[in-house]
Amino acid sequence: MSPRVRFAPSPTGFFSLGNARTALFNWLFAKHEGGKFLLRIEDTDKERSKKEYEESILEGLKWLGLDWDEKVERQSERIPIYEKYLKRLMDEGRAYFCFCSGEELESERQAQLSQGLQPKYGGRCRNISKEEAFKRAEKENHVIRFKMPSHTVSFSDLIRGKVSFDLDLIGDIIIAKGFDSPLYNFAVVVDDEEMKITHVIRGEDHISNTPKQIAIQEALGFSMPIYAHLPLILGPDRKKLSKRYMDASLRDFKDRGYLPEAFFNFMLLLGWHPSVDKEVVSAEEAINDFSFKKVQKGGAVFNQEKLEWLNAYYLRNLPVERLAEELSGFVPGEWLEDEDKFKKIVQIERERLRHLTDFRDTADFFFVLKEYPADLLIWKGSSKSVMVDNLSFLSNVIRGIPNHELWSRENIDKYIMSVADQKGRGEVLWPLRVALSGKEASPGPSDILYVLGKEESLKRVEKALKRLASEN
RNA sequence: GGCCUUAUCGUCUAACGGCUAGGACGGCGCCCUUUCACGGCGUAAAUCCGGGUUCGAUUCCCGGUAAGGCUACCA
Repeated sequence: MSPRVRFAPSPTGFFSLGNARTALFNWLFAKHEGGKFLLRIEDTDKERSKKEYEESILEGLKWLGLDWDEKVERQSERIPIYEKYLKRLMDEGRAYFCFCSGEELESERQAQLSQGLQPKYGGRCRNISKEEAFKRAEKENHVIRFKMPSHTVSFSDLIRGKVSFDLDLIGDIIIAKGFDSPLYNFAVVVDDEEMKITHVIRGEDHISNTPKQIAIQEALGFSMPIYAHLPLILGPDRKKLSKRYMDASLRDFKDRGYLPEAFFNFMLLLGWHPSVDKEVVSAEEAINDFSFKKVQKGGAVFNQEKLEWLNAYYLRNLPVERLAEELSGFVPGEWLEDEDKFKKIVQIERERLRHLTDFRDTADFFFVLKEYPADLLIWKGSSKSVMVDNLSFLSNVIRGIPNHELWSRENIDKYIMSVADQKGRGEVLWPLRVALSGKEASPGPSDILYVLGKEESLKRVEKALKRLASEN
C-alpha cells in the first residue's frame, strides 16, 4: 500500500520554520515512496484560528514548492464526523460528561504537584450515571472526557525506535468541549483514520501526545499509523524556537531576500544528512535519497550563517533568468525597463550578493552615479596628476573601442588591460573603476564599461576628470 | 516535581564494534587580485562523566550528569 502522510498545522500563527520543516519531511517521504501528501488544517481552536494564518501556511508551502495532493481539509468542516465517534464512545461507556469546574481541577492539580505526583484528573465524574449525566448536561457546563485505560502502550518510532508509556499516569483527558467541538488529541485520531493516514510524521513535541492518541485509537478499534517524530529546531539558546524569535513567518525570510531553493536546502540539512557527504542538495536529489535512517535524533540549532552561505551559493548558481526574475521584486521599476541591461547587471553582481535585498544597494550605480569624493579616485601611493593623465588616456582608448558586436566584455577587457599592463594596474584600473562606479568596492572596470556602454562611460570619465581638476 | 526524548569541533553533521574521529558553515593564515566578491590552499577546534561487555568502544549495556519536550476546556 502506498503511504499517505499529512501535514496538519493549526492556523493559530504564521507559517513558521518549524512548520515548514515538518511539512518538508512529510513531503519528501511521500515523494520518495510514491505516496500522497495531504494538507489538513487543524482549526478546532475557534478562538485562536484565523483565516490569514491559514493563508500564510498555504503561501509558505507554495513558496517552498511543497505541493499537496487532494483538497485542503479543515477540521471545522468535519464536525459531524467527530460527533459520530464521540457518541459512539459515550454509548460504549468509554467517554463521559465531566462537570468539574476549573477551580476544582486547579486545586486538585496543585495538591498532586505538591506531593510530587504527575497531575492527573481524579475521575470524580467518571461514575455519574448516564441518565443523570445527560440530564445535568442540559443545563450545566460540561466537557467530554475519555476513560483512559491503565495499561502500557508502546509504538515503534521510525526515528527513535521503541517508545513506551504507562497510560495509568495520564488520566482521563478531555477529548471535546461538546459534541460539536472536539479537541486536538481526539480529532487527530479520527482524521488520521478517516483519511487513511499510514505515517504520522511530526515534531518531537508530540511524542507525549502519542500514547493518548493510541489509547483513543484502541477504544475506537482503529489501526495505529507508523510514527516518526522529528527532532526540534532550536534557537541559539537551545530551546524550542520561541514565537518572537525565528518562529516568525516564513514570509519574513522571503522578504529578507532568501531564495526558496536555499531555504529548502537549509531546512533539509537541519536534522537530515544525504548518503554522500555534500551540502548542496536539490529537491530532486533529496527525494531520491530520503530516508528516516539518516534523520538525526537530537534537536538542531538554527544556524543563520549556514543559511546565508547557502543563499549566497544559490544566488550565484541559479540560472540568470530565474535569478533576474527573483531580483525584479526587489528593485525600482525603472531598472527593469531595459531587460537586457538588467540581466547583464545580475550576471555581474550575483557573486557579491548574500540576499536578494543586497542587490538594490550594490547595483544602483549602474543607473545613477552618486556623488563621491575626488580623493577616492586616487590610487594609494599615487598622485593626482598621474590619475588625470591616465584617465585622459583611457578616455581616448575607450573612444577607440569598436562598438556593436565588438563591444564585448572580452574585447573591452583586452583594451583596458593593455593600458593597465603598460601604466601599472592599480594606477589605471582603480581610478577608472571609481570613475565608473563612484564606489570603493564594485565589479571590475571592464564589466562596468560593458554594461554602461561607450557614451555613458565616457561621460563618467569626463566627470571624474572635472572633479579632479576642480579640487585645486 | 512526574513522564518522555536526546547527547561527536562554536554550529549543522559523517564514521558495518577496528586507520592520525571525516566534511560543511563560521574563525584564523596564505595565495589569486585595482577594490569588493568569487575561487584555491592551509590551520585551530569535538566523541559529557563513570562503570561494564569486548582483543578493541564515538558506536552495545547500566548508572550518573546536562539539555530539551510534554505535563490545558492549545495544537
